[in-house]
Amino acid sequence: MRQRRSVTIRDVASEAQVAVATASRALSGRSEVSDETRKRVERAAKKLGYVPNQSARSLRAASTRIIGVVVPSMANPIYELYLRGAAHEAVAHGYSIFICDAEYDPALYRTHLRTLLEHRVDGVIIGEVIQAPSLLVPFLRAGIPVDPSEAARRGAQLPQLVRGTEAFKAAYTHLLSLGHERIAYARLTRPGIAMQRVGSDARMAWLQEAAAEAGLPDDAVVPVEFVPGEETSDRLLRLLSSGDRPTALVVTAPLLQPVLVAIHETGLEIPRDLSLLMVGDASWARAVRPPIASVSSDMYEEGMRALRRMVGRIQGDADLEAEGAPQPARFLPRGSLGPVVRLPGRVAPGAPQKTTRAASKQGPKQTGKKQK
Amino acid sequence: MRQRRSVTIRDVASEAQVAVATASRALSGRSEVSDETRKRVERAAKKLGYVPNQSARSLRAASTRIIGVVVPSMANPIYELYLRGAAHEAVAHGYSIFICDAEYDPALYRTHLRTLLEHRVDGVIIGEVIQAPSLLVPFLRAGIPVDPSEAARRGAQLPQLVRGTEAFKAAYTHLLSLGHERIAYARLTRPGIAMQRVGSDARMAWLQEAAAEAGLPDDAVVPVEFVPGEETSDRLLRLLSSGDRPTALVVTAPLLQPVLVAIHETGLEIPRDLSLLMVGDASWARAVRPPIASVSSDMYEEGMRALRRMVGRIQGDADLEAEGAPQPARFLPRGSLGPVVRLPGRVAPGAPQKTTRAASKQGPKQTGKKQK
DNA sequence: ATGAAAGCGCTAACAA
DNA sequence: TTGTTAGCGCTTTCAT
Repeated sequence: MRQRRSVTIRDVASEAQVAVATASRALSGRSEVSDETRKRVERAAKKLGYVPNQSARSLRAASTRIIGVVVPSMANPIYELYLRGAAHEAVAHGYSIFICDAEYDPALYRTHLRTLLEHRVDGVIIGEVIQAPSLLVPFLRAGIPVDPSEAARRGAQLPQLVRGTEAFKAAYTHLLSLGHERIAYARLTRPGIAMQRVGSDARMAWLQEAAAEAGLPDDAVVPVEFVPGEETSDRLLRLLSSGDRPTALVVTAPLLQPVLVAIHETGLEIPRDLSLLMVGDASWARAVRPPIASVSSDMYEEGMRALRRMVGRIQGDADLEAEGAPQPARFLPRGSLGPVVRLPGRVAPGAPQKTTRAASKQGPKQTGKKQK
Repeated sequence: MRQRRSVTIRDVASEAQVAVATASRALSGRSEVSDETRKRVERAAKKLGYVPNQSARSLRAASTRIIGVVVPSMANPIYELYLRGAAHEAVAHGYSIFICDAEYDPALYRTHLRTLLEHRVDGVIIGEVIQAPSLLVPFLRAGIPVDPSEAARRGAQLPQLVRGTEAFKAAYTHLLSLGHERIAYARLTRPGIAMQRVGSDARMAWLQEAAAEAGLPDDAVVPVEFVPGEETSDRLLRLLSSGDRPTALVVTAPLLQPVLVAIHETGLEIPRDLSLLMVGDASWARAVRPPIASVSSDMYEEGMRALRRMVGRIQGDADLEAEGAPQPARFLPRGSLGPVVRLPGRVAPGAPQKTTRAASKQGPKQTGKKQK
């Protein structure tokens, strides 16, 4: 049953009574071989159950048809979608992808990049600019393309997964127009090697700017930072149950789940007691009630695009590369955003004034059309 | 900047003024080399930026230290967790994993298995028994272990990801004890090649048995089947809004999201109008309100275990293989299960009798302790 | 159209 | 301890 030595092209050749070179040509179809011979070789290959050895092929061809995709964390719903998109698109182009989960761990990041280098992948997708560009030098030296490219790093538009100033400004303006004057901005702060904070900082800065423009004091925006693994912290619970708790919360996608749990535990109701805006995408964002408003592009789509432009770069196909251009984020207002309910004053239509958990459910039925 | 030809061990050897074999020995550390030489070689390697070529190594060693993991769908929350667990554990053992998403597509399944075969992976994890075992024959012939093994297929315990009769019986008994007399069982029916239906069928059969034992009629359990991609079907909506709609719904994990959306659209409230039980695990199952009861083992953990026992098999380490034994599912009762509210009769404490969506929120505050 | 042979980068056997 | 050499399986000259 088990045969240690596997069937090689040599075996096929001798079975078909031809030279190995002929067998190779017949099977790869890249060269002229007589129909007669081709059939004989194919029959022999099938009979013996021949399966070409990729290691040998790669060694010879100096190309693996593998694209490495390193994500900061597969647990981050953004990257979960991103990976699926990339995986799907890869097959369409005849590539395999090598998925690496860095688990927000700099050491693991290094390990994975090294592995990809040893495997001589044809390209590497890292999604966003990382803080330690020196890790990418070996790839550049070996002529292995990296996405986003080093060139992009110096461009005007910072290569981030969730990008696009307009959408953020629209979302924040909307939030402020609902009367929120105390807004928490919760995000993961990843250690050393990982993503550039500059992107995340910019997204938060825009909120601060918008708040300032609206005449709110400096402390209107409250940054709350979590270290990966610490997401289930009591800090969030304390923030949400404190006297001067925020009336709106902006969370990055990986924090959505722990934040929702914390909100449930404090008994707050969305959006009556707290408005929620997510930065980024999650496959299940529409499965919770009310559906969560977000600023994001479609991350599955972005994964596909990243792969497409990588294939374009590898194959020197500028059109394909252009087809893979990333899309800007959009603001998707949904039921999780609502007006501030002030203690004595006017309240949202239909919402009661009781402070603890209470009866009414404010409008989660109309599924999120822009309600500005 | 870009150098086409990458640095080989030959270059290192000549830089260090030794033979290639010596350089190899010095770098791999598997053989005796003088300290002096080792240092020289290491220095040379670092100076030149040498990175060993895995293709060459694999070709030589007839081992890739890669384990292939093929999942029916990465969109299925069970496998999302499973993959993350496997990916995490792989690193600990010095293996890489090759993740393949079959997207419930038989053709893609074939393609991926073929690719793994060509790459001569050291082992393949497919999670559950597949319907087309003939696809695995090439692996067996090549001596590449597959998990679950062919042997397991013939064993008493069917190798399924969610396994364990007791947990299911406990869950179903609980459900029936809450007074449910019409229970829908919603699941995906995958095309040809994919998972054995036998497991899914058994799990449903247990529900039917339990119903029969409880004296309910044959049609107490309503099977509802979905084809992947059709999840958001109107069928579910019709079922949920019909006059004799079920009072309880059992769903497999990949259907949880579309089912929740459908439930929201019909305005039904969980668990007052409908009890919900999930078969399988999802990372976000606790993020929705009320939290979803489930029958499952920890799928992240199961992914780790699968990888562990595969490494055990590859390395002939029976202890490690035993450590990776799968765990049976457990019943996790949570807030999504509640008693049937009969129209005129007695109702759950605190719940009103209004039929459409209404005010009260029934007990989602105490986060799902066993309420039997 | 086919065959012979070189060589991709590495490791292991054998020699020295 | 170190060097020489063969060969893993494949593709691709170059020759016929």
